[in-house]
Amino acid sequence: MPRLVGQIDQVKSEAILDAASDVLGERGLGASIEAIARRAAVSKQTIYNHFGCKTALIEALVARRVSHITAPLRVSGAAEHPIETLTALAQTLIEIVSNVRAYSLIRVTVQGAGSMPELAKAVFEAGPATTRALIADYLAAETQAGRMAVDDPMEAAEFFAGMCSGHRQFRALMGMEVNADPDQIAHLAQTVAKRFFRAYAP
Amino acid sequence: MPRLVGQIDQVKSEAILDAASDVLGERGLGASIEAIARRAAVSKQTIYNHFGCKTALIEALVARRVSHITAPLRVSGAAEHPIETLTALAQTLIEIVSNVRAYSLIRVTVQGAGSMPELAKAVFEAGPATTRALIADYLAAETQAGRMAVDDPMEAAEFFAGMCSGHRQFRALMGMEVNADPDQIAHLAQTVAKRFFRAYAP
DNA sequence: GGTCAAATGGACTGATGCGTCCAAAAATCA
DNA sequence: TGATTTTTGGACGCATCAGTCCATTTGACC
Repeated sequence: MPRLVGQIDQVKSEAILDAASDVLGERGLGASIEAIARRAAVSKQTIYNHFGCKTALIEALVARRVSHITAPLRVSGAAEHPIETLTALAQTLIEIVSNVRAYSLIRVTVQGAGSMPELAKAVFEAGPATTRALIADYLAAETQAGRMAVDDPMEAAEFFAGMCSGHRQFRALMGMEVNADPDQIAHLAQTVAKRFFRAYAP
Repeated sequence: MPRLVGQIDQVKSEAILDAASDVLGERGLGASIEAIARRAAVSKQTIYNHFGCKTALIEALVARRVSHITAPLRVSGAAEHPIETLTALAQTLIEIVSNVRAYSLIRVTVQGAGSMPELAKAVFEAGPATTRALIADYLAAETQAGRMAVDDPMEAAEFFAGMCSGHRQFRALMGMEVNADPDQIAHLAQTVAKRFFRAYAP
């Protein structure tokens, strides 16, 4: 383990955040700092040395993960037929919503919405809001190019995202099992793309 | 206040549940029994006399509210054009998702998903699952009648519900403001119905 | 007016958990 | 090796809260 003079070990910080992610995911916001410390094989005091308080720890955790949420969501080839691009988009969105790991963190945010509302807003901005804007841009461009006919891109993007998440979001939040079979996700993504395109075809 | 011999006052039970709904909605699952007792203008002991323990209180609360969630959702005239029926359905669904009061309870369920998973499942069954089945039945009937072309009614129903909830569900869960302007809801419901019908027209 | 179930409220237990303190140990650097 | 910083682990204070206990009061019913 390398060490930087006068600085607190970065590697240990990461280990603590990993452990916090796991334990909070399992036990929810009620998980104790001690449990996180045990999981990280670190003393409780060390966590306080690194993060100051529980709220700061959770903020750091969310900030770190939040950038990963929409990272895989990129609009690839604009030259393809819209259905192909939409299928790829839907596939990524459904995978995100089916990712129990990502959602365990969102569940923590929901639990803490009362005590840390700014965190909830940050997650919303980084997640759904960014996603919607990205999809809306794509839809607007396709409409411009005459390949689709979307009058209200933001609204349509929200419909698209809603079709992708369906009940999966609800189930994930409730801690229920979510079907993450790759074949079924792929098939579902195709259907979403097909139906959505039909709803907004020129 | 009427009183029945040998029975615990029903009116007081209702008052307790109302107070619990309010306080839990504001403070989340962490709200204390004492706070609920204060709000209900009742002693803590009375709550225990009525419900036994906190978990039972929350179960009673959810059970009472859950029946209200899908109560307004009825498929009315099958003689109308599908778009009209779909608009009415969408309107009701959007109103439910925009109802902060109803969602404060769902937030409590999310918070308690770890400690009372069967409750989460019950809410899912009573809410989204029932809704989906109801919509799916309608879509199947319309397809049978040749007015729509829905190959997979359950899947389509989930798309429909997803379009209605959009980001509202997420925002409500996060404790963020949700636009509940009746005019905008009505307009949104029409758009959902129009686009959905286009996606599944014969 | 007397009876009895229910309500009250206040004290109490036990558990949990955040955050602090501190002296000893370990790791790092010079 | 010696100086410095971090880590450790355990004890501790403080607060909150679920749930219990109980003596007293209230109020509906006869």
